[in-house]
Amino acid sequence: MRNMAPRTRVRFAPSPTGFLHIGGLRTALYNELLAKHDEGDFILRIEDTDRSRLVEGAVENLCRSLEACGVVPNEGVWLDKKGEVTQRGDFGPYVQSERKDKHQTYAKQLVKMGKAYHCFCTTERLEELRAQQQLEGKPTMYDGKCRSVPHEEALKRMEAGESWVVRLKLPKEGNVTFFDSIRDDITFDWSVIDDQVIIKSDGFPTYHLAATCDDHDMEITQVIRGEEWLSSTPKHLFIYEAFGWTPPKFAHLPLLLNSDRSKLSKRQGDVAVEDYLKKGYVPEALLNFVALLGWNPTGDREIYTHDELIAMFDIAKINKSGAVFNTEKLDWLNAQYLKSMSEERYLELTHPFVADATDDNSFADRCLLLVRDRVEKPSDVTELTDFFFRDNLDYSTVSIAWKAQEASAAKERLEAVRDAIEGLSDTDAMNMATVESTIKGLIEAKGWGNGDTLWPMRVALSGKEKSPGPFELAAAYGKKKTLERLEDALKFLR
RNA sequence: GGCGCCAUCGUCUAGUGGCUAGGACACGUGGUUCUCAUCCACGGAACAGGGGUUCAAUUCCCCUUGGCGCUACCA
Repeated sequence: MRNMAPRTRVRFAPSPTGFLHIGGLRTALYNELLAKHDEGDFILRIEDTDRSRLVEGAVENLCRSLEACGVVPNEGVWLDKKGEVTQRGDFGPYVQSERKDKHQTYAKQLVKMGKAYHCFCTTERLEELRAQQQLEGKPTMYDGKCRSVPHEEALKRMEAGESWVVRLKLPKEGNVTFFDSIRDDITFDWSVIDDQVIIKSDGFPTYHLAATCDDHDMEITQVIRGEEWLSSTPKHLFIYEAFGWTPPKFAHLPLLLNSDRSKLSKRQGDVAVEDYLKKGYVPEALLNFVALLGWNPTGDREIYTHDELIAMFDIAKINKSGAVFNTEKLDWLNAQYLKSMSEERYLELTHPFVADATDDNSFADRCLLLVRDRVEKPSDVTELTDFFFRDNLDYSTVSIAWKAQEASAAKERLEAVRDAIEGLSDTDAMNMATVESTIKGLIEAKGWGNGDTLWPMRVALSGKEKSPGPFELAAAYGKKKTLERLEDALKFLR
């Protein structure tokens, strides 16, 4: 007999104004982690009440990014098999603009209860007011001019066609304290909180009314959102109290930061989940990395599966301070995932980045496997493998001779290597162990050194001073191509 | 300006009154090696400052400083 507490219900509620931000992914993830940990519900709600900032296709993009990372809501907005935006669940609609009527009804009730009022002040007056207050060094706040407009008069003015909004009628004195799951008790004086607009002149609600009412209607038990909402929480609490609703618990997440510790922004690099996915970052690695930015179950381990994150998640262990989003560690983590995944998956992930001029995919596969140890992210393979697919290598920028070796000596070694390879069958030439034993046998028989033979061989095959080893290169190329490259290098030496 | 939040290595973090302040990334050195990468070993690197409380503070309180957020008919 457990679960006497209400079922955990959380939501991720982005506005469709662009792409899924990396910080948004973390917020969504923490919500999902809590929901799954508690065997509750994870809801995706779209907050599209600002009609002027809507971006075409943003919802689809949001859903796709979330899904690619495996952070999938079990209720609310989602993409069906055809990629169309649909909704599921008993608490819909989950697109906020479709709840406009509900919001307006709630606003009317608030006005009726004396918890809100109609305001007829023009934008011009508000701007002037603010300018004046700034001039005087006073806090910029609405002065409450329409607070005292009698309801009868308000109705008349509305009827007469005057433009209006609805504002919250907040207390002017005293204070409010609330508990934050991450930061404990937080107190604000009512006197510093503005009479927030909750219904705009276009009839749509602002975030404060919409999110609060929707969270209540959808029976959200824990709100997990960014720290930027901390100072407006009293307004939300005021609404809960006015209606006599029990508020959910709140958790305000620390921000993700640029390397200069400013709020993570596009100016200093990619911030869209999509950007990272496009570069070939492994979704699991990105998720793993983002999970540990601001939360850590133990402090002595770096790699966790999604299921492990769910099992260990504890909202109380989330950090209070912002975390710099630094991709160095992400690259390392990504490399770890790339190294430990199956060959099939690795090839699948890296294949799109290879400059494969041939139809011979098995050749591309061999090349990709060969550079696996030095791939941090799939897009790296383009540069790492380009020489494989080039018809002619440029030896003018590298030294085929090893250290102080004479060119003639390098030539002698290459000729011997060429002859040895020539003596191999096509199959043997593609077997790294065979190539290795053949060449090593040659070196021993001639009394040469490893360096003075292997360096010229390797550089001849790769055209690079830094590359995979000579035996694996030869095996990857196969007999014909290996011999071609050796001849090219010899020709260059002449 | 007002209000609020925050403060451990360069970065991500562990730590909840008594530890040589731990791990990871990055960096450096060494080993393996023809090169690079991988891998292994080792190393340097932090409790912002000042007051308290206490036998004892990274840990609790206050102040300062610094960073960030909010201060819209945007979310």
